[in-house]
Amino acid sequence: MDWIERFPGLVALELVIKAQLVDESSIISVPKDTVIFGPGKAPEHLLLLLQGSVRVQQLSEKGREIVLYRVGAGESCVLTTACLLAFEDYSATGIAESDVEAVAIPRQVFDQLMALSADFRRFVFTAYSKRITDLFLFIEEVAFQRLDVRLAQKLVELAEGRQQINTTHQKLAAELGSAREVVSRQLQEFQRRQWVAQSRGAVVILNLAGLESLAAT
Amino acid sequence: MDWIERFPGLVALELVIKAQLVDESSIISVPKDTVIFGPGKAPEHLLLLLQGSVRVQQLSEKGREIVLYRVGAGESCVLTTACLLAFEDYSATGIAESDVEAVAIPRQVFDQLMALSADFRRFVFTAYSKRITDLFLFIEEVAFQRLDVRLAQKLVELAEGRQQINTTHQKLAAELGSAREVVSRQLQEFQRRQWVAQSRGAVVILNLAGLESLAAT
DNA sequence: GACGCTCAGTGACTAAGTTACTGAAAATAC
DNA sequence: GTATTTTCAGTAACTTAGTCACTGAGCGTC
Repeated sequence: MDWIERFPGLVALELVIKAQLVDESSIISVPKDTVIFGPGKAPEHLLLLLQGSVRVQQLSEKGREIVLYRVGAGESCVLTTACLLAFEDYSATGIAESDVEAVAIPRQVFDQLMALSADFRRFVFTAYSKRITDLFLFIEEVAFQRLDVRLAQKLVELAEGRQQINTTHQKLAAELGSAREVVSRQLQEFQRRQWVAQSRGAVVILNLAGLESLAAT
Repeated sequence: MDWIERFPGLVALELVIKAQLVDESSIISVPKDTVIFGPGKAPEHLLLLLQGSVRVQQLSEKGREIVLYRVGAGESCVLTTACLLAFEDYSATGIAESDVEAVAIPRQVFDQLMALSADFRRFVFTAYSKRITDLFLFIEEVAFQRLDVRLAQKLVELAEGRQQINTTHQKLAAELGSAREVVSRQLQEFQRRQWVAQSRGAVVILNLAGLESLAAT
């Protein structure tokens, strides 16, 4: 019941609505690497993440990929549900990056709540709003930002304060929508500057400040 | 009253809802080049376009710009309204590309209709859905598609069957999120292949099939 | 230890973006 | 109607990014 408290946008809901939300939703566990939605797999539930994170990525025909955004604990996957119901020809995929726990709200309940509660509508539109403005900023990044800056940002982001990032050059390239060779070259340059050390399947951060100063450019 | 018929997603609405929609909205005219929304200018209405088109673009700090999408007649500007209410720190701008006629639905009425009508909700979410999946595809284009292909596509799109496109290299570059010099070079190559002819402020299409075959790549 | 697979490094090349100009055409000012 | 300013396009040299084709290292497993 108290999971509602983890979503700031939901605490203001009327008690009746909260009760309905809790009664008619279920808590699900999704193992790591599960495809939550993707081409030919429309989600039947709106997910509110309690634990773990979901990576949403776009695949091109030529096999290249780019990570569009992530949904973390305390966030909702609003658009993936409400959104993908209408268009089956989308090509984005949502993958559980870790074991995920989430509240699953059936589409029917979602629709009822949208009808009944102005606060719930606000919650949903706020989530949409945030996602879309984030996509706008992401497009700006992809179109205009230098790759060294973007890679530095991504490393800082993925490190989350830890010292080591367990990932491959290929995966980093997919994060940025770039090519593996390009990431390798950039990492070599970072290594030359003693900002990182490399080993197979891992990047160790030696000088966070250096990366951060480049990332801030 | 009959403007509703121009929006396929709205014709199925119950008569009461249609009546409310028509009664409580107004038809507005917006002159060309008006900024409809932008940083510090949140829209107070949901717009349904009857005539003309709205260009939505993103400006970077360094003054570069990229056209995100367009809203044409028969389409709704759903997200710009519903979306931007929550986040004031967005940087996208919506500009009337021509004189625009539109139905303006006040936010309050929008919210009421969302509460009252399942069909209206479907209409709104379909519009969101389309926009977001389009943004996904756009990101894929920007990240992975070659510039000559994208330019050819854009020329075909902007021509709309006409022979001449009145635009500058600078504006074409902004469409693609590229640089003016790059567009100039590509247009020279197209000119060399006798696909286009150039004059100041205009591109004339000589061989549409040529452009289309490159665009299809 | 041999085999296969994933991951990373390299060089040569092409494509795209940047910088710093030049000159032509159009708009406006006088 | 000429002069000035502004906008638009062309160019060369250079840097950054993406592509192609290959090499070899690390690691699991048979």
